[in-house]
Amino acid sequence: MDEYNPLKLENQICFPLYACSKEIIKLYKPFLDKLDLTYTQYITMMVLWEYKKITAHELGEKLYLDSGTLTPMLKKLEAKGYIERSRSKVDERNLDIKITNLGMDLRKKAITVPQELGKCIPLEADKALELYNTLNELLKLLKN
Amino acid sequence: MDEYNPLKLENQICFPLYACSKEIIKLYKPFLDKLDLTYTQYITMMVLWEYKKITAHELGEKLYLDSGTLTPMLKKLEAKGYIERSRSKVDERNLDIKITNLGMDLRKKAITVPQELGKCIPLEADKALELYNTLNELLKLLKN
DNA sequence: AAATATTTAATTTTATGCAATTAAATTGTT
DNA sequence: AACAATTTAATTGCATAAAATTAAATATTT
Repeated sequence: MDEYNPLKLENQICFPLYACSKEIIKLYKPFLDKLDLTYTQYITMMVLWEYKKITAHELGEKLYLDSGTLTPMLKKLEAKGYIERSRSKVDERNLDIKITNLGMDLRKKAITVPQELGKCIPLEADKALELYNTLNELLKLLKN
Repeated sequence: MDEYNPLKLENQICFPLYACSKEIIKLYKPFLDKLDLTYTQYITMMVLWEYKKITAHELGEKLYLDSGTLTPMLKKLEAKGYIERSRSKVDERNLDIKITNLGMDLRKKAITVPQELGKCIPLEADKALELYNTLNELLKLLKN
């Protein structure tokens, strides 16, 4: 019998995480194309649909992204007219991100995306919930 | 009581998948830096440590990567001396990727990585196994 | 055999994603 | 107040990542 090989791709836990993440983001593409959003722009808009106004710093914490990714992406969202970027009057180091009316309108067009994507994910409801819980637990623990 | 909001970031299943994937890849960094490998290069070497020789096409299928990512990355691994790239004599469309002795030597230095990383992932063994199984199942289903 | 279709790696374009550095603003300390 | 330390967005450099296109090789069809 072969010895256990820790360096086999199929024995890794990170690899299916990495691959599933990429494959599911690909599933979003046809739906997000209709909204002219990338996946990263979509999750950014998701935060803004909820909070309306937030600093770039807080946005980065929620999305696990740093300014190197956020700065150019937020400029693109501003160019599309979905957000406004402005220095905070309280503390000029902070960049306030505010959703526009056009940005809020986009939410109506996006409302069906989660359900449509759900149909593309071939997991039983209980398995999906279990996965959801485990990943959120893991994510919380990784933050510390 | 608030209505269920399908467009809240915290109600998505893809987001924690995406975020966990990135955070865990970051955990690899200090260990992979010692080997002068990126995460993508590491999983590529993992396939080659097992198969020794494989076509670029098969490698792409195993890693869920296409030639736009593979071509430049494989050239970097060749420049480091870990692999050799050559056209297949059977079918010149195919690019054969073969591990070098230096590439095989690297495996010895990498052997401790999975265990060291395992220590950084704060999940109980049974939870980790369950996650591993669910993700692999999902990945298999997404392939179809 | 010639023409067509398919397969595959490479290239191009666009968009992340992160580490490291920079520069400006603010806070803390003397 | 002056100086140092900290915080934050922006920039830079490097490495993916995917979609679309290209070009070469092979397979298929007529």
